Amino acid sequence: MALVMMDETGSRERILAEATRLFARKGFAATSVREVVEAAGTSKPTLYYYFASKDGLFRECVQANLGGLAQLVDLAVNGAGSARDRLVGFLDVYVRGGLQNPDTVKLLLTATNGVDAPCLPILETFRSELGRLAEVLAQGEATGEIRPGDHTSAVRMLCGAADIVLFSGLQGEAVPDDFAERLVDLLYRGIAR
Amino acid sequence: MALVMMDETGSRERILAEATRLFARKGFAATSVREVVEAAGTSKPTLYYYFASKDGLFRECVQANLGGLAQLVDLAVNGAGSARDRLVGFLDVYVRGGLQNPDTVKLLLTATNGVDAPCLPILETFRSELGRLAEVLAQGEATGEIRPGDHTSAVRMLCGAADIVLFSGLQGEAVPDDFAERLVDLLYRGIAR
Amino acid sequence: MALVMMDETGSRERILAEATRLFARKGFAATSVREVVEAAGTSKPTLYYYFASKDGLFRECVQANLGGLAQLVDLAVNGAGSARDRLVGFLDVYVRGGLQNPDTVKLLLTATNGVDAPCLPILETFRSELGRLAEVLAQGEATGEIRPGDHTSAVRMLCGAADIVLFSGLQGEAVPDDFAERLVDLLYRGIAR
Amino acid sequence: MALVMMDETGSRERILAEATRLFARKGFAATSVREVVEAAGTSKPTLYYYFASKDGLFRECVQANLGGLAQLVDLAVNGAGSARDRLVGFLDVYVRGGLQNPDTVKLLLTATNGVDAPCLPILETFRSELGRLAEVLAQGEATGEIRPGDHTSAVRMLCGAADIVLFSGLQGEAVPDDFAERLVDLLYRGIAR
DNA sequence: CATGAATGAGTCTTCATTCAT
DNA sequence: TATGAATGAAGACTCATTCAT
Repeated sequence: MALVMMDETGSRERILAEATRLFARKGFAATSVREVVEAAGTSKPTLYYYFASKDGLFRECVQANLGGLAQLVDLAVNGAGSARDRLVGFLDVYVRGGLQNPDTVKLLLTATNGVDAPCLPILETFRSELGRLAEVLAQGEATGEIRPGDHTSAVRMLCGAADIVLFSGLQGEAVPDDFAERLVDLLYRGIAR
Repeated sequence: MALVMMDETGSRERILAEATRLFARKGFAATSVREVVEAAGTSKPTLYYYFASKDGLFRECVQANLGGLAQLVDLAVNGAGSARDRLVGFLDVYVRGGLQNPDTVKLLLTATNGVDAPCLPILETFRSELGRLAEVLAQGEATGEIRPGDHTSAVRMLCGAADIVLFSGLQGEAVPDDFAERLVDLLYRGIAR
Repeated sequence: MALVMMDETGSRERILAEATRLFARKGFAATSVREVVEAAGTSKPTLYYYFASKDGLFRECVQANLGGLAQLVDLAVNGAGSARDRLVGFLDVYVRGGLQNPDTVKLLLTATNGVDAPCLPILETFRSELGRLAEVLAQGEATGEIRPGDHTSAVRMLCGAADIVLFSGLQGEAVPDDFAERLVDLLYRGIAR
Repeated sequence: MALVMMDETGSRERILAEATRLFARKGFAATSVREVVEAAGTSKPTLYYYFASKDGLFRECVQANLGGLAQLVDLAVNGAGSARDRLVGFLDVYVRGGLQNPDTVKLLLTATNGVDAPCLPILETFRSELGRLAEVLAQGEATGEIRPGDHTSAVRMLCGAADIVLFSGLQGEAVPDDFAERLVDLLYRGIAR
């Protein structure tokens, strides 16, 4: 009542953290609320005090892990420097951020697929955020750095490749330091002789 | 009567078909064997007569839907024509085949993620099959069609973009007739002015 | 209301009581948890709230019915009076106690056989407890009441006969008031002319 | 049709043998007909061709293992020699025969308890057979070898002790060569100084 | 004699959720 | 806030048994 509660060790926070971890690793349907409360060291009624239902808990987990992408895209769209540099920077942070937060990645992947898990309008959010990268290309076109063309397809190639790099990295494959530069370079120069 | 039974409406086949459909749409954990047998018009003991367990059923579903990719890649690697044409052909069949078999796509996606669903060595198969497309680029390099470079990254850009096109298509977005040509063209020419 | 709950009609107690009764009469494997909870007027989740599994429930039933024997043997070993009187007293209480608690007898018999029912280290406990009766004979030998000899075999004859009397009694056969005296008398005097 | 079938490897015989083994080791309720037919290398319809039901199969198993006791008692009652020698001989064969056929012992024990397993009138048969040993004592009384007395109790002491020796032996405890002589000697002479 | 295929009812166990305290 | 206790429904899986061949 008196102070803002920022207690990271509160029951609610522990539940959210453990739920995120479990939903990410086992999926939504395969994770039971019993597992969650045991991992969080609480009881079921406490969980239901803070969250309306298992579905609601999942939604909040997703929401809490959805913050980073928009900022990342903003940075690329509004940042300084050439389009090329900003694309490289975006890919680099996107992939390395994902590698450092594997649970977030898996959770959002699960939520995006919509095959397991309650249906959320995450995919649209996700797609449209990534789609905004086309603005970077448009800016590059405006400055003469990039020739006119199908920016949407270009963004898809970059992001699709980045996803593959990210998932491979999560599976243990090494991610070269300059992977982002190489991808963007390839996109810029093309492969034709 | 006494001949080989090719009855596609046998219990086993119906179970496999309905299980594939349900696993694809709801995920592994969220699909109950009761749902499967009710959809297949059989009983649980019959399911367990043909399949060792729910896990085993899932595995067989995946196996049965895994056939196409290898052939597709073979066609691209061993086919006639320029590297460019073969890449375009591959992407076209890959995406349009996926659009016509949404359940297969979702099932394999689920199996590949491994977050829901029993852990299968599908991802490696999948990745290595797609990786073989690099051979097409190598052939193009040999014929002078393509300049030397990082073929693996190029393949990832193509396949990553194709996946995005495919999933967007499955979500209802229109897939242009010439999407494959445009993607490959972009990859060949690059976006740099 | 706020005091210590000694409610013998609590769910846990009712489950234990009914489980003991059913396990004793039908055996472990032939008794279903559904039967137990229906007899106890509860639900299956409640049973699993208090007991880890059907096995665990059985174990607790056995444990709860295992109390009496040790005290009985203690009484015989440490009691006052001649060895003969103490043997007679033991046999009498052993058999009549069993006749008044048929479920306990059958449950422990089942647990002891180990053919049905989860394997418990009850048999050893049981055997070694009864074996302690040899001390009574040794005391009798020390006082000159009993001649030196094979006390273990003597105990086995007494207990074996008592078991037969007990099971016959449970089957409906009458148990004479002086059966214990007669058995011990026979053991003391022998049958030889 | 032509010859008497004594084929010990026929399906029926294999089923009986494996069923006896399994019923003896796991109990009636805990043994499934699937286990039986798999152990016997047959199929369920074959089992039901030969036996009316699981109950019937159990009954036949018991019947097939019930042969020896009557003959054993006959031998003791009608045999030559002193009562003492015949009692010793009976106990010896009873226990050693049991030690060599542990499955038979456990099966009959299960059937006798009637707690698991369908209810059979085996116990009465068993008891009355053993009860006939009292005749041996009566003969001994007639020849002056044994003094008049409670022969039934004497028989119970012998058989009860023998059962304990037998079960201890099945549990791994050594059975001395002269256990029978010692038991009978104890019964004859008594333990009193 | 033997079998592949099938089943209704049942097994043990756990689910997400809620109540009184 | 938090909890011990409770529940209806459902989970995966197996039971004894049977039928057409």
